[in-house]
Amino acid sequence: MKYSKLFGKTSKTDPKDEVSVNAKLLMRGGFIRKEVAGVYNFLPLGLIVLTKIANIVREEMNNAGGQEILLTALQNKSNWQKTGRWDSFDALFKVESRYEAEYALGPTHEEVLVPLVKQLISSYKDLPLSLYQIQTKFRDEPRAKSGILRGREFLMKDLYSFHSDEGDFDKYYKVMKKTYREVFKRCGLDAIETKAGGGSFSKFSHEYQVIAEAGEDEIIYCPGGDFSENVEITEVKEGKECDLGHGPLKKVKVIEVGNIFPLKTRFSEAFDLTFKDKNGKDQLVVMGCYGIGISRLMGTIVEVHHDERGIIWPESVAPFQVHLVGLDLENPDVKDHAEKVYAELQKEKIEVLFDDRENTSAGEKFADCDLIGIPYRVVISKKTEDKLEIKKRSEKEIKFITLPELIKITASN
RNA sequence: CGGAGACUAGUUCAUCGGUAGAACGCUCGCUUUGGGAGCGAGAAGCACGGGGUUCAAUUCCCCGGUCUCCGACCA
Repeated sequence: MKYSKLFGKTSKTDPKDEVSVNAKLLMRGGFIRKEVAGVYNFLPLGLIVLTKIANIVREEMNNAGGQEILLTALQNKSNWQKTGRWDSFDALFKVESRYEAEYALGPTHEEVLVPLVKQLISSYKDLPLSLYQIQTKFRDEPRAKSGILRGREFLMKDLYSFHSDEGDFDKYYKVMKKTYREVFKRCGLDAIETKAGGGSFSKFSHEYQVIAEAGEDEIIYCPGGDFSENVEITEVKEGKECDLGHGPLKKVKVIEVGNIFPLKTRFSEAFDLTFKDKNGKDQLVVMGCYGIGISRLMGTIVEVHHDERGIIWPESVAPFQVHLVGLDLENPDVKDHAEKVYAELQKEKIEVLFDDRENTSAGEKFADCDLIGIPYRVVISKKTEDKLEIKKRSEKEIKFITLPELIKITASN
């Protein structure tokens, strides 16, 4: 990608009114633009990052046996009435058609998926079953806030599992715990598995919490990693000594990036989702639900990985691996060299953003590198001659290397 | 849904009763080139909408809208 053609501009000034780091940096860097409160457009850079995160999630869900589907955003009112949530789900968007039909705008998909599954499974042989989607969700939040951390429209992965009994569910719940830990690790986040309340469905759930000032939740946890509970439910106090000798428990603000919980038979009952067991008897299906806010995850990564100059993307989700900066491009030899390196990197399938702007100062280009946050900055100028100057976004050190060396360093990602 | 603040050029802001100004960005020319460069010229605004008060309203008052923040809420 050539910077001169990229749709989206960087900005020197912070957007008015925005306070959250993710909103400021993502807007200034040309990743997103706000449409209305809590609703954002994704520009090319932003969509690349969002897609990379979604693909990590997708891979891990597939590894855990999930099958990807795509459910509807416009949903059947009568199914929401059947579960009682047409009236009780506060954040439910309701839309009316010209013909006076009413629909729910999907905030979650039990009401769509359970009736669908009912049509297609009937035997214990069909279970267990694990289905997921990555889709835009709508929630009529009383207050959208903190950039893309809490929006009214957001991208979410929701997986639903279906089991013949509690024991089978428990086994899968453990698989998903491991899967979730892997997802967040791959996204460069240290997510703390936290015990939380189960809402109206069950006694407990597990949340994946990332320590950050911008967080809305609070947890009490052991830095040694063997205990964490949401303050909403915990009976343990901050400062209590960890039973395993890891020192005092801490209370911190956190962002909830994922949540897994047992649904038991709450929705199976509502829609009479049953299967025939080995004895030919009808049994209710036991369900679990597992969510990850993809766009919130993107915002969380920015909240955690940035400095005063801009974003520092983990390599796994960075929009490009290499930010190739051409200086002195008015000089034909330098320009020729830069274009060749750009072509060569593309040939090697290394993701590269080439700042090919002429008559733009070095300072402006470097400032853009720091703001956008691509892992490797590679400079070609009349000073670098036939070498390449490389600097990692996360480090200060500058090195001079050759093109084959650059390819070797970046191709492994 | 309560409370507070804001709304003027693409963006960030100034003007605070007398029909609008800067910086950045953008266009053109020249000059520059290692941390958001310099000079010159130019384009760009129904001052969120609607009512009042006034000879005169972007400015004061009222109603509405939108955005942000603080709370409440968050299956």
